[in-house]
Amino acid sequence: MTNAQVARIFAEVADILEILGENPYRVQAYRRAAQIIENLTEDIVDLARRDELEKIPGIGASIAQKVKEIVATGRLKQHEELKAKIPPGLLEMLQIPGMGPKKVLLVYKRLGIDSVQKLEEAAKAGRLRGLPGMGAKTEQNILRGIQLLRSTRGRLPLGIALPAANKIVAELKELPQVERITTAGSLRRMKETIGDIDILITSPDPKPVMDRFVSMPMVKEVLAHGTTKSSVIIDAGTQVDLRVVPPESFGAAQQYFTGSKDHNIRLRELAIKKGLKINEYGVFKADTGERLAGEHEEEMYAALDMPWIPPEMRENWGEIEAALEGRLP
DNA sequence: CTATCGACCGAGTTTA
DNA sequence: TAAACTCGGT
DNA sequence: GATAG
Ligand SMILES: [Mg+2]
Ligand SMILES: [Mg+2]
Repeated sequence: MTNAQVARIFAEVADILEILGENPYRVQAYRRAAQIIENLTEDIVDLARRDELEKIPGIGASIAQKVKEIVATGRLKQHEELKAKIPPGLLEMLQIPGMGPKKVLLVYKRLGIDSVQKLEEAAKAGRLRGLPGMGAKTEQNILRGIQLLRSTRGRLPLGIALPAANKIVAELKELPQVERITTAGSLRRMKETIGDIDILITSPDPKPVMDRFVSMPMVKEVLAHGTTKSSVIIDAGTQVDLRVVPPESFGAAQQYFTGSKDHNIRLRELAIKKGLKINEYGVFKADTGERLAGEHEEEMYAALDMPWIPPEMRENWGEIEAALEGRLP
């Protein structure tokens, strides 16, 4: 039994509980446990044998017990029972971009839709509109989401993603409205594989930048097109996200958009404890709103009394503690 | 034991 | 138009 | 379901 297999079981438990409308915090607990287990450097089977599971933050008595059950039997009774409660098609429907747990549950309960195919038929027939919160636009979006699910690919090796990202950067650089441009996300963190390409631009005039971005020749599909944030799918099914911020927020946006998500949350938690607030526009005093940093990434960390942390280390694997103690390698 | 629950925000849609 | 809701992003 | 207080 591998860590990935155990993680997958808990992730699925989370998905099913969510569709069933369970307590969101319980759902999150399973989801977090799945993520923790997936990222463990140590073998979960060994940890279970040594009875050290509960030492891991986020793993409590209940999940530790379930891990032991999985390790011992290869399955989790709760998981099997939950799977029996809902048609397997609902989990597939959850994979459709734009379909979250609410909509999945809604169409299932009200129309008995329990597969992607049935969902497609219903949307085409216009039977979804009229459901609370769903109109004609939502039907169209669902149909598009289904096509997307069939064409979008998974994570991309860094070696493939880098040249693709550089090509986009080169194209957008031509625009006079573009001041600074850089990659962000897992690409900037130099992960072995990346889930999407994230690009950050500073511009005093974002509209033409966004317009050009969503109309690049390689763009196959426009997922979102706003004034500060847009997302597209390019050639072979890779998602590209673009964020445009004012020049004075470059550092803050770079920090935010580089992540990781966990790293960001830890930083923001820390900020709260210091009476501060962090977002992609800067570091602010929580009470007065006074802006303390934002133009440079280094000053974002400095505002929290930390040295700048290299992107490759920003995974919330202890780098924040290390930075605070001045023990960064 | 029990209240609380990771931080913050943009886009899109529906509803009031 | 604004608020509420859902979804998705780090 | 986990955990801080
Ligand atoms: Mg990304
Ligand atoms: Mg992204």
